[in-house]
Amino acid sequence: MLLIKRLTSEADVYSLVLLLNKADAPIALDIETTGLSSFKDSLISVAIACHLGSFIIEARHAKHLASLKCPLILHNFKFDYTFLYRKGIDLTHLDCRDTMLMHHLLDENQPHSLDHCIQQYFGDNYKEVFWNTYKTFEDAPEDAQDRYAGLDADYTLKLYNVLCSALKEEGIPNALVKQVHAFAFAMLDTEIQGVNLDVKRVKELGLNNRIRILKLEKDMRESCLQAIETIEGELYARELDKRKTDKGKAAVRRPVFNWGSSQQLQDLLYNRLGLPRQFSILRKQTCDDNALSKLEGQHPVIELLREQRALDKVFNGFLVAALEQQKDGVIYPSFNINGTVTGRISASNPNLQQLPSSGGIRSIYISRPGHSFISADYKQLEVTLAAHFSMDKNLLRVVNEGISLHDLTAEGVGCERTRAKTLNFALTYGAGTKKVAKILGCNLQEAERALARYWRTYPGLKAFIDRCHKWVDLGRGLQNPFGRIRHLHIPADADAYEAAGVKRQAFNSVIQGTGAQLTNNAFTKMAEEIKIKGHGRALFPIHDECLIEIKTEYVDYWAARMKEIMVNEGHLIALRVPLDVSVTGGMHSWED
DNA sequence: TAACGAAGCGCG
DNA sequence: AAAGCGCGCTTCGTTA
Repeated sequence: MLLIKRLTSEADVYSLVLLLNKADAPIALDIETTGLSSFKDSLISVAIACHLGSFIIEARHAKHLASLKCPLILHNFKFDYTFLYRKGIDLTHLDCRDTMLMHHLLDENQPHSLDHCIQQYFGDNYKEVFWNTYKTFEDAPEDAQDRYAGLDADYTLKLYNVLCSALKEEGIPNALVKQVHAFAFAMLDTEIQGVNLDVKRVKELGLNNRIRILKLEKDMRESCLQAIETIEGELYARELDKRKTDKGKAAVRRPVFNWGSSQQLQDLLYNRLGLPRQFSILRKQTCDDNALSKLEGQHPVIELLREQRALDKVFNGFLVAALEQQKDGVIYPSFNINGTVTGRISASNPNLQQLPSSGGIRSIYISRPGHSFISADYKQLEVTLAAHFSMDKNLLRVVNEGISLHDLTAEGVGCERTRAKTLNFALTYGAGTKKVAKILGCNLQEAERALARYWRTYPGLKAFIDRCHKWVDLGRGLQNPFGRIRHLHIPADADAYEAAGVKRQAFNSVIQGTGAQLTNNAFTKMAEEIKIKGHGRALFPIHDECLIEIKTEYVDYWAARMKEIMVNEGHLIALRVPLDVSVTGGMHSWED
């Protein structure tokens, strides 16, 4: 039976910390809060699990935990560290191991919540029972709260031991485990400090944007007024039909045509205006931008609509969102270290990785006074890695001699450069004959022949992709040079389509996963070095790019140093081809 | 009213 | 019958 004890006096908490420091054995720490927001919600308690059992520390005494010196184990430590930091309890100098990160390294396909991990390894469902009984944590009586928190911490500690041996057994290198943790620590800094937002500029851009959108919508309406009014009339009639009473009918407002509704838009374009119907690959009728591009010139509304859509996305997705999420001119994004199956990170609230790279939106993010942004990205990283893995003769020429991949493909296949470019992306992601036919604008037979010419140009690449497929068939997963494994297997009951889908992921996972780890490791080194030198800070990576914020007098130094660090990552995994990096620097806003 | 999937689109 | 990898966010429209 697990001992769970609530410490009610400051002296008890203090003695516990002394005791734990003296023992210097790993302990698990888990916080309970009223919610997930470290700004809005408050701390309820902190549970600590050690060899003696679990101890519950009340929020009012939690500050003593900052003097802990023993190794810590947490499940999703970024959450606990950030939350405690905002409550004035700074643990960020304390190293730790994270059972969520470890679990992800073990199996990227599983969910990684503590709940799921406990179910998987210990089969205890106390969490489910708890949440079925109480709606919020505070609803539970104190002893139920303590039992829940105590078990969470205790299981985290047990989980750590289980995961340690599992990682060893699976052949996940300890170096990779360390790299992932160090990277998470670097991202924690950015999450805590945030990135400065130019609120004035957001408002300016937003206003201009809004004015243009309103003008566009007015013109759009006028360009097909009759059809729109017909649709509105029918929508109105349908709404009236739904209401039974006269009073209900009277309350119905005449609907206004909604340009954002794909249903209404399809009705307008294809039924009322009689434009040629466009279909997606899945043979569904669509009016996405690709479809609209085909209709360009056939009706004046198309051109306006495409612009309106783009502006609307920027307005709602990036400007309004930024204003809502900023606090005193600072944006606090979240980074999910195990948000992907390949080893890339994902970002949210906001997703800084999906900010439009053109159109000036990135300029809303600004450097701190006296600092500048520097961005460094790997030049054609995926092609370089494909050359390394496949040792394909032509890919090696591209990487070593600086010959253009797209030119080479255009020559080998016999098509225009722009199509060759699309082809290169498509084929490394596993596109089939149909997609190739679409790209080249030809029939299936011709696509087949073009495909043959493509693989004749890059025979080594073809052989490597085939090898990836073979690894999938063997069912052992694909391990990249850092030791991260992508577990892919074709289910026994899979049909040909499903099987092909799994195989498509294989090659891409190796390339994408290696590229991400390369970038993240380089980023971590920058972050640590910049911090030690007091030159500023590293902000975040974007898949194959690193963004840092540096005191302006060190911009030249860091522009060169970033490149050194990033290129050197290739040597550390014995890459057989050189990495190349391009640096853009010295901007006071994030815009290149 | 909330929860959810689909469509559409931004990034690498 | 389908046929391009990995993400997150907003809006719409349907369902519980």
